[in-house]
Amino acid sequence: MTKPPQAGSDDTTAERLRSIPEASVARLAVYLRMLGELVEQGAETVSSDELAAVTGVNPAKLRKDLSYIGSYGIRGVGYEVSALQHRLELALGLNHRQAVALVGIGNLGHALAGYGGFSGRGFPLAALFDIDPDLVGIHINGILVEHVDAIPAVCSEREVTIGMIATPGPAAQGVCDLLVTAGVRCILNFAPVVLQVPREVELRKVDLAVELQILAFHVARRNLNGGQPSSLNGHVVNGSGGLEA
Amino acid sequence: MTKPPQAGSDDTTAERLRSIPEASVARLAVYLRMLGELVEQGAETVSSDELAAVTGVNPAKLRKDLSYIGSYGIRGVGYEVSALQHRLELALGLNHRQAVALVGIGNLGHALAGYGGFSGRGFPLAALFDIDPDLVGIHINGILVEHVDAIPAVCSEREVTIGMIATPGPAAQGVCDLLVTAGVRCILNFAPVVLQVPREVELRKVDLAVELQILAFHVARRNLNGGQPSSLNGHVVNGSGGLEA
DNA sequence: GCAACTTTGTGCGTGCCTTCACAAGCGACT
DNA sequence: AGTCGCTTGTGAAGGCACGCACAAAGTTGC
Repeated sequence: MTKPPQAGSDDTTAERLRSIPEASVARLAVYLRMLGELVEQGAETVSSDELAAVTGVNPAKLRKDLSYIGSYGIRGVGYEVSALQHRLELALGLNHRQAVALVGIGNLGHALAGYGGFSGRGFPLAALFDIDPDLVGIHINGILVEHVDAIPAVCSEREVTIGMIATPGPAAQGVCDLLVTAGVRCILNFAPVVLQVPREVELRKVDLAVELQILAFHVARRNLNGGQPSSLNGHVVNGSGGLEA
Repeated sequence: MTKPPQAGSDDTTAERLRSIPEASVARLAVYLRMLGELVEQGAETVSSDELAAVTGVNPAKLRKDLSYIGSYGIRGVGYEVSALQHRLELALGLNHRQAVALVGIGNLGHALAGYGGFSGRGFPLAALFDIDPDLVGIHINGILVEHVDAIPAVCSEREVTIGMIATPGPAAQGVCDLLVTAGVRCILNFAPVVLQVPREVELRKVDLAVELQILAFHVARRNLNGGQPSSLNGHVVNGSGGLEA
């Protein structure tokens, strides 16, 4: 299977990609980052147990996740770090860069625009937008902030594939519609509203206020238990992927 | 609350809280926010179908979620908005405010510190920390930035219950240990590393780079399908809770 | 070349979450 | 009061994900 007697790696990829569970995709991204660190540390191979330990995942689950992308592990040895890294990048669609547009240069938008990790990970920020005249025209990290009205023209011209919305809630739906009009088919929404999109658009949402409330719930639960860690405390749950400051 | 193990009317809350599925808790927070908007719009009652529509959730799932907190719906009518809102706040532990400490005033940390939605939702920022001498001593949103070394003293003094880590990856574990030492039992981690915590500490992770990679995966999947939305496209997935810019 | 050890890949049981479908309950209207 | 229409709450079924445990496969040592 792994030794390519044929160059069939392509249809294999296509077939498998369809059937990867959503939960596994999220973890694959985490494995990929850890592999990057392992490469820097000069590791050549890594076992599922080792990689599972540093990513905080069950080893069997990790192996199953990797099996979805047709993994290239060597029994008795482990995985070749750089090969696995390359394989993961391919599976996650990082082989060709995705241009990203960010709308809403407020508090959070500014932080996102200044975040260096995007372009470093294959997601170059191709455009920034805001509606505030004081912001339009300035540069952040060398990128010009343009007016929201320019979204359709600019996005289709620069072949933006991913849009991030960091506007206040009320403005989000309008911005979303503009992005969809511009041909953007994947949107990451930080505004605290539920957006309506056509079926062909993929939408993900990140809501920090909700994240805090989930934590607050656990504080409350713990207090009800009398502060005593009952059998099931100490959970570690991850919502999604990391951002460096 | 040092309730006896069996305290008649109150044990309903305590018993049910324990058994709420994690997935439901996340949605309860979303319902709560939408209820807030409905209150502003002057709505007095809302049906499960209506609330499900605006939150993008299956109506039956919504009703089951509400049933976990012992809901007070009226058959044939719906839910009384303000009563349900109050009930949700109680269930999510928002009846008494949780002091929050934020460590790492970089790009993202600055955005988080400037976000007004936290204190407005029962999570006042009680302390800011950084290790950079240029940042220590300044004020953000009227809150003093203190040195990381002061974490144990300040956090226990101000009864911080929730910690947010927005430092660069390498610094996160050290900061995390300090927070735990200070008695913080709930931590929201934005740094792209897997933190180790004692069992009694609740840890959640938000990783924006992973979020983007999940979107990129779907772009890749779509391209493999020839750009044609196969039967299962158009997913709407939410990672977690929103943040206004 | 053989045996012992290591690690992958996966079949399978278990439990959680989602969704359907319907009975029970409540209000409105006559 | 009785009936009709609407909405909640939940039993049950299906699907998904997790994790154990083991066979297959490769490596190391003799």
